[in-house]
Amino acid sequence: MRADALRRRVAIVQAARSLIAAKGSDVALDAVAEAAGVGIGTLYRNFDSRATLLDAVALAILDEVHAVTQEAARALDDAPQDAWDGYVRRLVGLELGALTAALADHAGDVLASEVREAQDRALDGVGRLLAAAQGEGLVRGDLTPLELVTAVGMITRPQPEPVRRAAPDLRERMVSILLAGLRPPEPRGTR
Amino acid sequence: MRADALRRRVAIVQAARSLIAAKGSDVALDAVAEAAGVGIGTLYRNFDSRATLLDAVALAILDEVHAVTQEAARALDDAPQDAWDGYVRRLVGLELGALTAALADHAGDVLASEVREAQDRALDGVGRLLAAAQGEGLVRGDLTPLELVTAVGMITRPQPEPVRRAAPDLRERMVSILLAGLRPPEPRGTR
Amino acid sequence: MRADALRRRVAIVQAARSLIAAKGSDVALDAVAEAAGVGIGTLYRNFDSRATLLDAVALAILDEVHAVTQEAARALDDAPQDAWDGYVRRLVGLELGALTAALADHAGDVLASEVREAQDRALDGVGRLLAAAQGEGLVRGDLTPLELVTAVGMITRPQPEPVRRAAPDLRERMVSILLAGLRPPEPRGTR
Amino acid sequence: MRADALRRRVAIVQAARSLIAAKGSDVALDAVAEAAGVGIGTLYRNFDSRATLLDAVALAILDEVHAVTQEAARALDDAPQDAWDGYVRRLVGLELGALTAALADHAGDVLASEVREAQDRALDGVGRLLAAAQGEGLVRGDLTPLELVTAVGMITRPQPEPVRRAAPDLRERMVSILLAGLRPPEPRGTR
DNA sequence: TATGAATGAGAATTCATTCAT
DNA sequence: AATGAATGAATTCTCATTCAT
Repeated sequence: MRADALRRRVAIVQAARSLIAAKGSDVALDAVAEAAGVGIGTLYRNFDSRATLLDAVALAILDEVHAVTQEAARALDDAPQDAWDGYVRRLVGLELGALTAALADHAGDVLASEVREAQDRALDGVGRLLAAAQGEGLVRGDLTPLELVTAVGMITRPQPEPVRRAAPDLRERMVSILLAGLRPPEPRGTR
Repeated sequence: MRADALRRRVAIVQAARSLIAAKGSDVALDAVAEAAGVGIGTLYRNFDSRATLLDAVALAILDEVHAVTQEAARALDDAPQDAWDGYVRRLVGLELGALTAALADHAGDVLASEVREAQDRALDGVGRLLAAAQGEGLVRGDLTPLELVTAVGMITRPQPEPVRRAAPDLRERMVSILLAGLRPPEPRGTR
Repeated sequence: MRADALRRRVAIVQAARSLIAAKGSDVALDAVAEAAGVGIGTLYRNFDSRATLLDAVALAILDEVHAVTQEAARALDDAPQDAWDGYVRRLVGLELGALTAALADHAGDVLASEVREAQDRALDGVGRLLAAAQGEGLVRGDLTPLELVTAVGMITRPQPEPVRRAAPDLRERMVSILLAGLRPPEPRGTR
Repeated sequence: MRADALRRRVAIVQAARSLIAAKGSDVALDAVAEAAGVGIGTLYRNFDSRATLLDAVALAILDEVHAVTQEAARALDDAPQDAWDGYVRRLVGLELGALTAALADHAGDVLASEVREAQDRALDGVGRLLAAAQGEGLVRGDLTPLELVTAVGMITRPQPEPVRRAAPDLRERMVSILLAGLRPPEPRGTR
């Protein structure tokens, strides 16, 4: 039953995460429970409040950010430019917008220490990767880890239906603009 | 008395707009009414539903986008680069994130025709400006008006408290990244 | 409309008070609203939480305790024994058990200052009356105001159905025992 | 293994009883199970519903009332006044308030016959003791067994925190008032 | 048989919307 | 026409009870 319960717990976090990614953080917990295929009571047994669930979502995303970052660090030596671009695209795939939304919904509350730690860990990792990338001249030197993560978060916030319809490739376009924006500025004089 | 009523109406839209810009689109209408200094009844006399109010917010922003764009079009000849940068910054100042949020909250409903018209008008104007700027080599050639407006909207969505605290200059940094990202790509061969 | 709203507010407190007196403090607020003839929303507009309503109930009872006590103080000179007995009976009629229940449901929370003040005021009044009654030899000298109020509260806590059925005159009997218990002890030697 | 199961069953009833005595009858069964050191499932294996558990609590208390009463009956001859006072104090020690609360929570349901029988048995015993005590002139002649038990129950209902803080010796004071109130009235003429 | 996870009905609370003044 | 009180549906959260292990 332990395995069972864990599976359910994970399902709840996943469901919350995708609903938040799709519609923002004001999802009804009923909807999350249904999407996870569990009763609302089960959701509450695992997370004693909406805030706790949002924390868990944030935590899950931050951990994946950490993992993706570690992996990218290893790949950076071989094909720097590709590794960097791929890294940013992979971050985009993590739906960091859901992270932003989850954190935002806490408002005045203090961040759970577990989340803060995961955040520090993730940002530290990103910082190291960033330093390496900056060393290679792949990324503008003034970019901070928080800025990178936030920027990716911004371009993965959910968009209104009409916008999605009018520009189905919006996300890809934004990634392209972001990647361009992150590149080190051309030395003015060389042209 | 007509002026009075109009003033109130405008106050309501403004209040809604800044609350949405600050906290996202899930503001309570009570709070909007209070911020506007009117009763909730007055709000409802002016806007028969939350959707109508959100439309009005969208409309107001779109009209300002149009105005700012017209103005920028006139300035483009004198000092192209400065005019373009200033234009983007002015768009940022319009809190386009509130527009995104206002539109997003409709979810599924058809856009009011008035809003759609304003949107078309605004995007047309932006398109003309963009064409000119692209002609001058100020902006990457593949950028569409919708993409520009959406990109500005993205970087003006409200950020979680912890992020705001950790990076108070975040918006300015994102503007800088955006401006860099919008520039035409360096011709590969010249290096 | 002010009068209307006040009437409703009072009705809510009264309804809460009698339901609590009859069934204990764990009444559903729905039931209170229905008993008061208002919607649940109206109840919440007047009292922003269950705790606030319970405070209002406590306040109302404490104020009546104060009033009844003042009145009794005036009557004490004429027919001391009757005045005292009548006073205790009138306290019993105030359903002080509802006061106990309302206060108990707050658990760890701090008492609202308004309630504390009303309590102090009431207990001060009771203290003065008590001192006078003790001076007249009507009441045992060691009785404190809080003890009197609590004792009356105890005998007006709701009783289980089977008990009420088996002893319909229970309250009257308890009043009689209480009155006897409050009398000054017989001087041992006189017998 | 039978002993094991019995021990558990008793632990559950005891846990329920002290929680009810301390906080009133609206304890969550989860909390009872935890306090008893068993799982909620075990609680339900032993008692098929909340009502059944409350009945068992009532039963346990009633049996102890019976036992205490039998014992007191034996002691009455030697030192009548002390025996009576001690008896009442021992009843107080049984937390009869928990009995009242347990019975009250049934609201409307028929009393389980086992409980009714225990009640009859207990009240019969109390009645015999009472008759003896009344014969000795220790207790007012009109007191009924149910009244005695209920009166003790009243003074052992849980009190709100603020009251407990303000008067830590409240229970002892109430016992003293009760004992005084139960004494036979002074013959009016002898004074 | 003991355990504790899952369930869902019900209670507390919020908020869009209506309506009396 | 403006106000703000009233309404009740929707949401969050709790807990008695069932069920899989």
